[in-house]
Amino acid sequence: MDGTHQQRRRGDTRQRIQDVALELFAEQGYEKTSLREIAEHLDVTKAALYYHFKTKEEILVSIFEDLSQPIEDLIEWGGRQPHTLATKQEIVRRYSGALAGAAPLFRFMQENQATIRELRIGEMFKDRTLRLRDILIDPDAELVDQVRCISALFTLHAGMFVMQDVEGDPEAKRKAVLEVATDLVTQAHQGA
Amino acid sequence: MDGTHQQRRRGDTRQRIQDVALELFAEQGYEKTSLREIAEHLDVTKAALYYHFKTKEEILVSIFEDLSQPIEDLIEWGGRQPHTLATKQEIVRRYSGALAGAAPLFRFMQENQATIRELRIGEMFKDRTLRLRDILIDPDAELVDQVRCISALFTLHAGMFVMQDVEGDPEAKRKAVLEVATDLVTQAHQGA
Amino acid sequence: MDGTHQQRRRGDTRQRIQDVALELFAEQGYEKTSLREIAEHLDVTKAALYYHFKTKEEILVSIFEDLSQPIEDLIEWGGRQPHTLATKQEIVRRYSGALAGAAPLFRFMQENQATIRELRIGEMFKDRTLRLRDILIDPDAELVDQVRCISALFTLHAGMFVMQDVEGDPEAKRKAVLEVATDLVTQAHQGA
Amino acid sequence: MDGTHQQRRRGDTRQRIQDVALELFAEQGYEKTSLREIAEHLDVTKAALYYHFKTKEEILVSIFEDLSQPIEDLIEWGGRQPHTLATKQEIVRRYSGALAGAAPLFRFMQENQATIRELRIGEMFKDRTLRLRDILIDPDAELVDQVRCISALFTLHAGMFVMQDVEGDPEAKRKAVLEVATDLVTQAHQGA
DNA sequence: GATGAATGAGTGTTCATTCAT
DNA sequence: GATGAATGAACACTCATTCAT
Repeated sequence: MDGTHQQRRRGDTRQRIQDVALELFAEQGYEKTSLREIAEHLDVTKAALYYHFKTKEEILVSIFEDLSQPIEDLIEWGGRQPHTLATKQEIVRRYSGALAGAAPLFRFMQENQATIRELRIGEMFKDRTLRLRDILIDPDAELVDQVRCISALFTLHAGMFVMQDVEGDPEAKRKAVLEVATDLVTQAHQGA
Repeated sequence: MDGTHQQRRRGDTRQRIQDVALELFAEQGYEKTSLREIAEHLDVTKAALYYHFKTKEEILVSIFEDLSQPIEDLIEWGGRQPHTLATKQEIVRRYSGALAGAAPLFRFMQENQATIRELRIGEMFKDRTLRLRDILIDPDAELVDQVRCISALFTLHAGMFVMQDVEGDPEAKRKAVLEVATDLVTQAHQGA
Repeated sequence: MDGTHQQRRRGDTRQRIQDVALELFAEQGYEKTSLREIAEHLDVTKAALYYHFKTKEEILVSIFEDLSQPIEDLIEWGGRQPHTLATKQEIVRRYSGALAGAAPLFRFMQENQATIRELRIGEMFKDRTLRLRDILIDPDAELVDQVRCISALFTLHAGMFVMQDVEGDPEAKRKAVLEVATDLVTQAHQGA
Repeated sequence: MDGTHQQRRRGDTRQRIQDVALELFAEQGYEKTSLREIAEHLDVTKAALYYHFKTKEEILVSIFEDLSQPIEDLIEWGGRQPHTLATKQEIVRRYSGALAGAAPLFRFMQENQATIRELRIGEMFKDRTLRLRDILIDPDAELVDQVRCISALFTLHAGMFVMQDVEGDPEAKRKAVLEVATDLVTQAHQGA
């Protein structure tokens, strides 16, 4: 007389909203996903969403905050390490894992840059990216080497999504992407 | 009694629409740019836009077609060449130039991927990117080398925009980006 | 371990709702004040309001009933007196005091006439005002004298609020308002 | 084959919106009148309203500006006259006429004070009222006489609406109201 | 070559209210 | 004596698009 669909779901609506929203945001983009659509997928009314979140943007912010915490942690950790090659390689390695762990979010971020720029998470994301860059890049290095680091970052970010239509086992692809990124960072470090 | 601002502009409204639209699309994104806004910037009515273009999407398509013709040409040319390293390097070199020549468009494309995917130019762009990839990538190459080529492409695409907040002369930066991309393609070619 | 803010407040929530509601109604108007706002000011949930009052309107009605009882009493008293000038003057005098004693409520009533007209208290208030008028006005008097009485009433009502941006001691202003109202009623009585 | 309802109405939509809006605003209040309601009365869509006015508030502002121009003119005229009793009496006389000429607007203003205070016309109206007061009131006069002038103003404003449920010919009532207001101003002037 | 006027479908958001707990 | 979760109806407003002139 218990454990029904309805009952089990009580209390987890907030989480379900985030799940569905991220799915739809990643699939269709932020602007093209309406709150009506999210609500319908969850079989609740639009107003229910507003019980759990103050605005549409806040849904996105909450998803971002929840899912990108590991990356925040990683950057903080990286900031406290010496700027050696080994550290940089380790950062890249861990970053690759962190990105894979929140793939839908990062796919969304990459494909909705124009939108995100105007949103609160735009600042947060930009800030994070810059801190990450400052760890990897030596400001006195040659321009080419700076580009190599940026390229490494981009390769990691974009890798997953673009590789989707390349044949092959996902984990193998991730490894390959990681290798290229590591190479780039290593070359950049030695370049100078 | 002629040659005034008004008079000189007669006949070039279509072009002016494209210019303003691209500027706004690149700045704010496609969805967040309304036809009202475009019209106001041009000091004409929304209805005037519809004299020149059938839909909002068509404005974008026309911009894309006009500005990306050099790239279309490049890919066609590349397709007819032997798949040697020299060819690949030349492609990368020319591609870098072509991207720089239509920077606002490509910035727009990169920042509005989610939107573009649903639009006609999504197909066009994807198709082009795949043809370009097929020229650079040897399907029998190791996965890592395939990633290197993709990374080269991405470095070219993203390079310009991300590099904006790195200090240094724009042309120098473009050269650096080109060098990294060329390196990647070269390594990929030799890898096998 | 007792007598804390929390503890002392137990049991007086109903009263606190009325206080906060009146304050907000008077400040922002009835329609622009939402139950969410009232609840937040009290640090309870909206649902709590519904434990104490059946509807938003009932909150207002209860405030009106509680605060305007002295006026109800006055009018009843007035109805039982002979319609002499002395009675009229006494009514005006007492009315002035009664209004001052529930100033926020009457400020609210005056500034939200359109809203109130559709509410239950609209009828109550109108009814009261008419009974009051019938005591002051001789139906056979000249039109001008009737107007004088109505004007006296209005002067009393509006006096307090409009006088706010006139310099001077509040009690002095009330006295002045009362004097003018008394004059008007007196002139009206003698006019015929 | 012309002069139909549809045809004759083309071009006067803006005016019709103002008319219907004022009617509904005066009847039900500003907040309780929705744009849907206004649109339905006119047999157009809500969006059509937005072709003619930028916001709901702007509809109200435009009505206010159009209808209260005579009063603005009157106040300006009054500001240029010497502050004699005769001037004051003339102002009162003209003001009475001006109010009667835009009765629905002023009924609306009086019954929606709380709402108006937050709107742009709140400032405009308050500003006007103060300038009018400054013409009628001698700042060195006794407090009672100042009240008399304010009372005169209020009598004029409120007179019309409250008098609605007094029997008698409207013009006769207006005359009576005017007489009482003039008396008040005259007494105030001689008081000092 | 362009405008004035309008539409239909949609958006995000807010509200008073309900009810099981 | 109060909350957590939700609803249904409404709201002001915006959009791409149309079409007669």
